[in-house]
Amino acid sequence: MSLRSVKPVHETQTRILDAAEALFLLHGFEGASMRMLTARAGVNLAAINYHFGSKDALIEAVLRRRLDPMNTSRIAALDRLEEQAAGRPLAPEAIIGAFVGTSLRMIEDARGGGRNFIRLLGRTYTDPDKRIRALIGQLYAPAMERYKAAFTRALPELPGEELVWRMHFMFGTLSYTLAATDTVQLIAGCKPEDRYDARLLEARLTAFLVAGLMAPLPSVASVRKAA
Amino acid sequence: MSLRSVKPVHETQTRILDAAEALFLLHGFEGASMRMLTARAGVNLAAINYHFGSKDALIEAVLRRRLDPMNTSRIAALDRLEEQAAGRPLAPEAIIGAFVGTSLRMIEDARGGGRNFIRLLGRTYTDPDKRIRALIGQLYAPAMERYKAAFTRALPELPGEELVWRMHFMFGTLSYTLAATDTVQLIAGCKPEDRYDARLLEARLTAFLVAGLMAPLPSVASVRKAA
DNA sequence: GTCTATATCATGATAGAC
DNA sequence: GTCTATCATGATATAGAC
Repeated sequence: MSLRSVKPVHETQTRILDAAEALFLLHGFEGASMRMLTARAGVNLAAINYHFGSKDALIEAVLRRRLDPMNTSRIAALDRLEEQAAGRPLAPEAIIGAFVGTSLRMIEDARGGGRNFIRLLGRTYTDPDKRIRALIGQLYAPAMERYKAAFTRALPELPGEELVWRMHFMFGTLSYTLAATDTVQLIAGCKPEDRYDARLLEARLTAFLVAGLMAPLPSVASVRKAA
Repeated sequence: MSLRSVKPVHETQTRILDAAEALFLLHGFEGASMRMLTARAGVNLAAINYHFGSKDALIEAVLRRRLDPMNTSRIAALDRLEEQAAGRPLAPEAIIGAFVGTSLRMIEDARGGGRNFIRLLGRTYTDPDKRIRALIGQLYAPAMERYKAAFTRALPELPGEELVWRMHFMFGTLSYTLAATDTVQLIAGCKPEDRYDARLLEARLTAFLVAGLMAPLPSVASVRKAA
């Protein structure tokens, strides 16, 4: 029995997924080559095609590995809140907290690669490739519907169209923040030890998002007349 | 005299820049090859190296062509506001409007390629490549300093650290919104003719951002104690 | 399941004719 | 300023030994 056989059955897949997560972020899906990925994973060049079938299938596997559990956990967080509320509508900040908290708990996990994935995800949301967009839309649809319904119950006076836009803005703020938080010079002034303190970031982000969600309605009517 | 000589002197450069703007968005800086770019521009493969020196230099030229005038115009908008105010601090919504308006005027310009560029820019902000980050930071620094100073005067009671984070959030909301607005399924429900109505989007976005900027302070102290 | 070797084609860059 | 031809390298994918 060789030493090799002691490894977990799917260690090669895991090593490839971890390497892909890091390198897709650094170079993009097209820019990261299979040679880069397999070299970083310490596996043979042929291993990607053997285990995943193609580079495209690997991209999908990278996204699904963490997105499926993340969205499941986001929905579960909402389920728990609604159970506690026993029929009453939830507070908007509680809904936002359930969504944001799931993401922020991942970005603290640098060793497990969670931070890499969250940053990769922030870039993937704005990827113009049709296949990527279709996949992301499909993976997010159930969670988005659940959150939209919760917001609608929490803020019945907010017009549906406006809610959809504000969810879009909130989603954007979150994903940009997570994708850019250590790449942008703007926040270079903040204390380095605070930069990955998810608790602190969560408090700041939630305050910002709650205020944006509950902002006074823009005077759309006057804008329409002027146009 | 050939028909060719009637063309503007630098039409080849312009054709390459336009093609690059579109294809860098679709495939990323690494994913778009020089063969793709020159084929789309209808010029020879060697033209990129002749006119720009290298692919990297082309990337920089694509970003500078529109970013330099955009930031100049953002600073000019702030100058005009401060001149009108004659020494009094500006209203936060006026400052936000000056910044956001410049971007939104570009996204209506589909024919001139402005929309492509704005979407490319949204993706570039989160690019992890060090050279790209350094370039973006350098191109934005003057405008950012001016806007930070204006916000500081408008909101003297907001702690500086909090302001920096909120500027980061606002910048993220704007760039994600502009990058993703026609790629994301979330807003598929809105009226198609409204989707690129910059006036309507500006009203919605400004309402969201102003509320976020002026949100009540998060209770950072209690968070710190708990951590 | 992992490896080497290879097939086929694309990549960025350049030299030199026109 | 534009072209063709070419270089060395790297790309995805696969066939077949172990």
